[in-house]
Amino acid sequence: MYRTHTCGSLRVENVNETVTLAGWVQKVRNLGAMTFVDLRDRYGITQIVVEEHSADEVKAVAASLGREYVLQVTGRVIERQSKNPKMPTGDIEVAAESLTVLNEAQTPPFTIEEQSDGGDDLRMKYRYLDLRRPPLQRAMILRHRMAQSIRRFLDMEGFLEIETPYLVGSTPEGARDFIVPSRMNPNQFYALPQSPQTLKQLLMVAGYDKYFQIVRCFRDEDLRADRQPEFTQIDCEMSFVEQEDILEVFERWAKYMFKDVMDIEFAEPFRRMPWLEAMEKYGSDKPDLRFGMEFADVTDLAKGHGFSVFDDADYVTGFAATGCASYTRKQIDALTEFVKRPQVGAKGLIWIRVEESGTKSSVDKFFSPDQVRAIAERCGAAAGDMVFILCGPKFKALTQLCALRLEVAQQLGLRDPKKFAPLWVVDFPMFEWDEETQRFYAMHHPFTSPKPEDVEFLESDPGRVRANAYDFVCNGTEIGGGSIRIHDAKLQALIFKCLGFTPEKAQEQFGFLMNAFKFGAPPHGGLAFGFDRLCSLFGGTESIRDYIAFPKNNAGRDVMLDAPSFVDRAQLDELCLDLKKPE
RNA sequence: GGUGCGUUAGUUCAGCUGGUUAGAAUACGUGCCUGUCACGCACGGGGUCAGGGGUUCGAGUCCCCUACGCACCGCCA
Repeated sequence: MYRTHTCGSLRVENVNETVTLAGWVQKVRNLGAMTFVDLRDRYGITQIVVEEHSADEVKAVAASLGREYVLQVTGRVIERQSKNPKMPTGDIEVAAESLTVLNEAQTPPFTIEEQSDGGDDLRMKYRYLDLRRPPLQRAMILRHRMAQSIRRFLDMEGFLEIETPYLVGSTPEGARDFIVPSRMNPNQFYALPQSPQTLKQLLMVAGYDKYFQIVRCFRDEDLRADRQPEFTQIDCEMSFVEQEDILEVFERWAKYMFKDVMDIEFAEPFRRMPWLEAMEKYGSDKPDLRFGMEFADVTDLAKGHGFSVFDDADYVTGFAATGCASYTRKQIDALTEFVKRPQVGAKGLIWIRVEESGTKSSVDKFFSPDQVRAIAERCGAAAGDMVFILCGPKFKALTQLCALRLEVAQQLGLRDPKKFAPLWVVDFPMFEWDEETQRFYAMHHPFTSPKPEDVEFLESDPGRVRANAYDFVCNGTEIGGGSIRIHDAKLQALIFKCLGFTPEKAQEQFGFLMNAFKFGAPPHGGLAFGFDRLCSLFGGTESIRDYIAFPKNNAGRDVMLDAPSFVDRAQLDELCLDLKKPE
């Protein structure tokens, strides 16, 4: 038997027991006649002590130890003379009676402690060493507990976990696919699923009316801190439901998760916010509601006073930055630079300082004090606040102001990772106009149903059609989203037409789904949550990489495995690829 | 496809206005040390300054290119 206890389990109650522990040597402190060894496993750290009167063999092994040696210790648990209140095992230590080196270790390239000295890149290359560190272990444990919590809840609700294939057909709509050549079908390719969307809809046709899956999805797009080419979705679908049924189940689910994993209770229902309201009040379809600073439309108050920047703009909007009246010229200039960065793209920033004594603004030349005060009041400003205003094409000005609102909140420390502000964003537009290709795209996906009352505008005015689509948003992050699907083949055909598909093209790409719908498709809908993002939300860090055991770097590489890589000619030859003949 | 920042000891970084032998901390090695837990003290080894080109009497430092890393924009139905 390698061990009787773990390195986190011994307490004062175990004093005088003879125990055997196994773990990694985190640190050796040799004081001359006595040596302390910190022995670590994923449960904790236990101090081993080797004293002057210990056997010579034990002292010899202790003297030979290096960091990360794998060590087995047998000894008696004793109460420490000088306790360490910082450690759960700090009241005891194990007096070594025998020490066995189970394996030696090279000196690791970075310290394997709570706080490592290694950079991101190096730690990624030796991910298996980084994963030994407590912060990473806590992240993996959190992810595990969340996965168990999800399964427990959905099982109680009667959902079935059903696996769908990873080798599926490619669909050019949406994100770029990862493609996989088929050896047995020369010049043909599988694609890895971007999501099991169509498959879960087929499961609804098949009668499995409550489905879920914690499933890997693949998208060949550029990476970000919160985007990996392979990521995990909590994918769910239900039959015989309306939007309200789905929001009800998954609001209970979210509350269950918050309670079960974080011990946080939400007594009130989650806020529901129509998409247009989210855009107009926060400039985003994923508003951060941990703090206020809502936007106000001041177009009518701003135009017609001879200030050409406002007069030439379609839309003028602003918000009151709480308590920022004391901002110096330098701070305002820095924020002006912030909104002028190419990533934000505003031309300039208008400000109104609101104080007890009155207002001062960057547009005092054009507006009377009363007019300035009216704008500030519309933005909800009180004495001590600073109003920031941007203008331009409506949604452009709104999204730029959103970047500023988040930046100001960041500076004010309002984006507290321990605080959670969940909400549902509802009533998304059905379509999104793309300037580049001059056509409408499905904002969600082409299987999303339109609001019944908007169906009449599908052909005449697609831009005003709203969808039965909804997102679950928390702290400015889109955590999940879904929709009520189309289950009627005729309506589906009409939507494809609106999206510019010819009937032939639609049949070619999605014929399997449309055909299935002819055999008795129930009304259905569902949603999917980004599991990695949910983990990072609960864990309180920005990057989802912290919650993935073996993530990819910015360039989509696994620097530990050194993948992707070139393959042998022989391996390629077996695929019988003829790249000159793609059709 | 684009923007910004970065690349110096095993590691994390400093290195100013171009100027003698490139430093610190930590890690590592050796020795001393009986209550450490960021142990302490002493000594020691350790550098293709990412790679290439250019400017210059002289480049870690200035310029250009390339590679790599991170963040972001585009993209992600």
